[in-house]
Amino acid sequence: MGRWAPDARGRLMRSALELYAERGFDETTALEIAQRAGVTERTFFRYFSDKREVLFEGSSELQAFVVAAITAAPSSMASIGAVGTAMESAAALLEGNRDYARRRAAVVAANPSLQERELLKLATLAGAVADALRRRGVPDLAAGLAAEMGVTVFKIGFETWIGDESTADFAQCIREALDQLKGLTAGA
Amino acid sequence: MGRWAPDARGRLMRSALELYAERGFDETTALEIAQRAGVTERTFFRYFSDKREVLFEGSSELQAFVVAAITAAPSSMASIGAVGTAMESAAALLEGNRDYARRRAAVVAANPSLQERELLKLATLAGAVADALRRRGVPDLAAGLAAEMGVTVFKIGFETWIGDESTADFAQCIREALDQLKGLTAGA
DNA sequence: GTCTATAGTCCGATAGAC
DNA sequence: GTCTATCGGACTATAGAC
Repeated sequence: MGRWAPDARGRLMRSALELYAERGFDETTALEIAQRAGVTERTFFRYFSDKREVLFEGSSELQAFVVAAITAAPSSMASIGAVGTAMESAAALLEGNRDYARRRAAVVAANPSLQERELLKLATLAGAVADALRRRGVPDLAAGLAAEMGVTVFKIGFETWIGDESTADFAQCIREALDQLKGLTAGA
Repeated sequence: MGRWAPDARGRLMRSALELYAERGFDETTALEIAQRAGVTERTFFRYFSDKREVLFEGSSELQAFVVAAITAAPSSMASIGAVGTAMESAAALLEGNRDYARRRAAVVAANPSLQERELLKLATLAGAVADALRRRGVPDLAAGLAAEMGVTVFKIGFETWIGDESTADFAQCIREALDQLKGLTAGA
């Protein structure tokens, strides 16, 4: 064992989520998070660029996974199909963590500045998805729209998945949202 | 004439946009905006809750307008139609201000924290649209999805509208985006 | 690891409008 | 007198600079 306890990053993430849940995001200082994790405030800001970012660990990995799934989809597959299956397969990454997802979602829902950060992450994901579609030859406007639809079914599927009544798995929730969306645009 | 020059709010908004464009959002202090507008820093924060909010004046009026348009739509009209026409009519509010919209969009595009705020405003709009649809009897999930689609065509239509090549008006850009979206979900 | 700028809050004071 | 808009200064925490 080294001079410092291992996994400072993980301890900071857990401490932050606990404190944000216990007393609220605004009422928690970076110093308090650091102390609970057994490091200095300065170390907190070495790992995370700001107080919000500590709740968004792993979002870039999720994005890379989605982009890879789209790139790997058969070129015969339409953009909406490629996006839908990519979102479903990404859902598998979170499947075992519904309780954590719920706790985290409650914290984010309680604070507008955390919602802002979450929305920026989703918008960044949409941008990356649109770029991946363009590399498949999908025209600009269609790529942007298909990407936004994909993120929408991911987001709304997520809300269904963590909803109290829901027993379905995350991928099923996404499929259901996409089917509903197709029905809405097809009708009339 | 009273003790103070009138329209402190308007002067603050104009000063802020100018300074953000000239030297960037992060490099502009609230004190500088206030001084250019001829008031104190304290007065800036009385009008606007933070440095970002000064760029989002009128967003609640836009939202109220969209909600009213949906509520006023004939009850026979499908949700996607009601949302589409509401977004088109809201576009008329901005139609005469394309140059201002471009300048403002350039400032927002240059700073992630301004993008975050813009995304939150759009998400709030989507929430209000979804509620308006539920009041029309649209089921929960469908209301959420239709609202997200409406905001997506508004957002992507806006990008087309302020794009360099574009000569179409805003409402046309929205209609085009919605038609494309319908085509994407219908195919296959 | 220390130092600093600045965002944003709080409290009270002041001056005019009514 | 009340109400409203501005000002002034002290204060904390974030986040970046050194």
